[in-house]
Amino acid sequence: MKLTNLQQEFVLHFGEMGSRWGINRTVGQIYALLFLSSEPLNAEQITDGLGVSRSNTSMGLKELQSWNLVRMKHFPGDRRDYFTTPEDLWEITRILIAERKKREIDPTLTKLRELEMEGPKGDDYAEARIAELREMIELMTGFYDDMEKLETERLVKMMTLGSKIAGLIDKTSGALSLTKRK
Amino acid sequence: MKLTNLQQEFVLHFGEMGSRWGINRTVGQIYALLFLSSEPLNAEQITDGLGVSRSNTSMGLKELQSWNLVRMKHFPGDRRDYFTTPEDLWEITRILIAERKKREIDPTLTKLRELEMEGPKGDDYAEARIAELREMIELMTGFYDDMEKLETERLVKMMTLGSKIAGLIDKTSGALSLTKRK
DNA sequence: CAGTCATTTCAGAAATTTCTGAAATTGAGA
DNA sequence: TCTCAATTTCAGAAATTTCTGAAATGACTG
Repeated sequence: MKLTNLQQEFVLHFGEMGSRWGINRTVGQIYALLFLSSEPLNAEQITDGLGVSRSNTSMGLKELQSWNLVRMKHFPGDRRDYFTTPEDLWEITRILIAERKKREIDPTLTKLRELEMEGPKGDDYAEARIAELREMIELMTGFYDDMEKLETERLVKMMTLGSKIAGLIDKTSGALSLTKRK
Repeated sequence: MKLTNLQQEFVLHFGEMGSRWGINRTVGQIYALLFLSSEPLNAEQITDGLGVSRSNTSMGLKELQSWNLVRMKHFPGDRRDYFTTPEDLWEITRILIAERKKREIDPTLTKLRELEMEGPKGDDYAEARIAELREMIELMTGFYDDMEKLETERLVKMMTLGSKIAGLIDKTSGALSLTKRK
């Protein structure tokens, strides 16, 4: 599998960005390659397309599967596993956000609740700050859960509206208690 | 500086989460400690609160400053630097999102535009996928830019409305072209 | 079952990141 | 200018993560 120039550059970029995105170089590269391939690829093709070891490819694919970011396919008369990324970019985005939330936010939310459950310990400032942080995370993840439920079409419309939404919001009456606290 | 039990647990959690958040343990711990402290702390206090080396604290603070996540303060007659996190959680959140966007998204957007500038190379599928990805990122960052401009009060109101926004959106007429493509 | 192909596992090698202690730098006050 | 406290820098040590090659596992086929 000789990569085109375009593929090559894209793949290398994703490899470099990997560390900032919390994945390793190989995982980033595998994902990039699959993303640009119209046909599903097997581990062999990925391995020599990227020039990494077969075992590294195997581990990378396993990681991508744990992120739900690739789909496995099979062809009749061929017992190798083939992989693709979902066709729909919105689906990919939803998965990415959901998985990052699960790994980066949920454990902390759980921890904050635990700390609060242990009850007041006399450190008023810290306790207040923790409660405040938990509330903020709950507000944001609650909003995310709501957006998650919207069909893509409405989501796109909302994003396109952008700041015009501010006007719509003002026309609605509702509690604003979260901003003001004594 | 002996940490309270609550501080200790919170600090250790942020240290552990650090790697998932793209920062190292010490940076996570320093931030956590400052977040829970009502008073600004100097490097000395942080160092012995966390039990790390003085130089590690120095590098951690430098990193937090590069993220704009801490403020430096001074007291009359004391030439040591004191640090705090911004009081307002919304401000912290805005900074965090802005910085992550800058590090994790902007470089890729730039790269995608570069690849497109180089013009068609004959790999139709890859070219289409790259264009699609760029459009998606532009839509989302554009929306983010709009939200960024909203005052906190309106943002909270919007988040509280949540899925009720869907109804408001439907009442607005507007192009929906982005979802359907041939 | 034996043989073959595909994939996974895993111990250790290689690479990278984090952390430390010592030395260098900075800058305020004498 | 000199002194000294505070901070930063940096080379190498320590820890962690990534990657490889070899062996193990699984699973279809004749």
